[in-house]
Amino acid sequence: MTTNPYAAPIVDWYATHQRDLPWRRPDAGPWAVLVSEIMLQQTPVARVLPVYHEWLARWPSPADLAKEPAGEAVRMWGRLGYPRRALNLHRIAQAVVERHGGRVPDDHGRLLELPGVGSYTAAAVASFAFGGRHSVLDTNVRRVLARLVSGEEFPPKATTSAERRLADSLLPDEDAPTWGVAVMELGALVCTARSPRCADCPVAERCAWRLAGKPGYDGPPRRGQRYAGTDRQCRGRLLAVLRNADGPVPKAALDAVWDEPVQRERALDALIADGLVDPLDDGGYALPG
DNA sequence: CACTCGTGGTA
DNA sequence: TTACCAAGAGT
Repeated sequence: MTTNPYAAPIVDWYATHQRDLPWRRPDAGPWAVLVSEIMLQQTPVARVLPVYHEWLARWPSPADLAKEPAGEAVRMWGRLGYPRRALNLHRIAQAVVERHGGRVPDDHGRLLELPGVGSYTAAAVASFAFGGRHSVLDTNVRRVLARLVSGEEFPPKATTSAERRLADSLLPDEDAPTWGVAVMELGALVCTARSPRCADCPVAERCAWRLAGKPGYDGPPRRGQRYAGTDRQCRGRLLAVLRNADGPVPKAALDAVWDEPVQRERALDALIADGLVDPLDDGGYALPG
């Protein structure tokens, strides 16, 4: 028995309103689910879709990717952003081959040991790919629970133990994965950050935030992350040069895309430290081999 | 814990 | 146009 009064209406809503996404289809195995979850970190579905298809067509199993140079993963990643995730997927593939016989582990703790797999992704894979009972606490779920249960427009900046406890308390004994994906989908399609479509919400009558008159967010101002002129933009440009080149490039090709030399060298050193760029003996640079 | 780490779409 | 936002993780 569950004490979650939201489960039935939200799961019913999901049954008729869910998007047809490839990683939710029956033929999507654990590797496909894991690839999708890494790609979806901080990245919209629409931009993930084409890369996801290319990726799995080329590397249908972890072993297929593990055989490749890491640079191939970085190149395939394209402009998805946060390219360390491409490196993480390559390292994950190698770890899965070396430590788990080529199979993505189903255990939450074992998943957490993989690079780039944190609390959310471990729960998502254990739940969606293996049917495990875990709270998937992503930005969508946090926002839905903040409004529906806590009566606040937005959740705290960082996930709190109270949020974790709340999510755990709502986790159904049966079919927890469907509850999790249904709440996520509700947050993605209806209970959105900007202008929630409460008229289409299956639990609007129970929503604490709506019933309270939708009070405005009163927490500390959430800093907007600037991009222009930052090291991140510089890194992005440098790596784009290497992605777009067939092979190694001379240093001059990197110098050409960023004027400020101190920042440029710092960004390049950071890329090398991350393993995203290989400095060559001849002074050139390449994607990692 | 606050900060870093890409990129592009939207209001 | 600026600002916010998008299935987070690592330090």
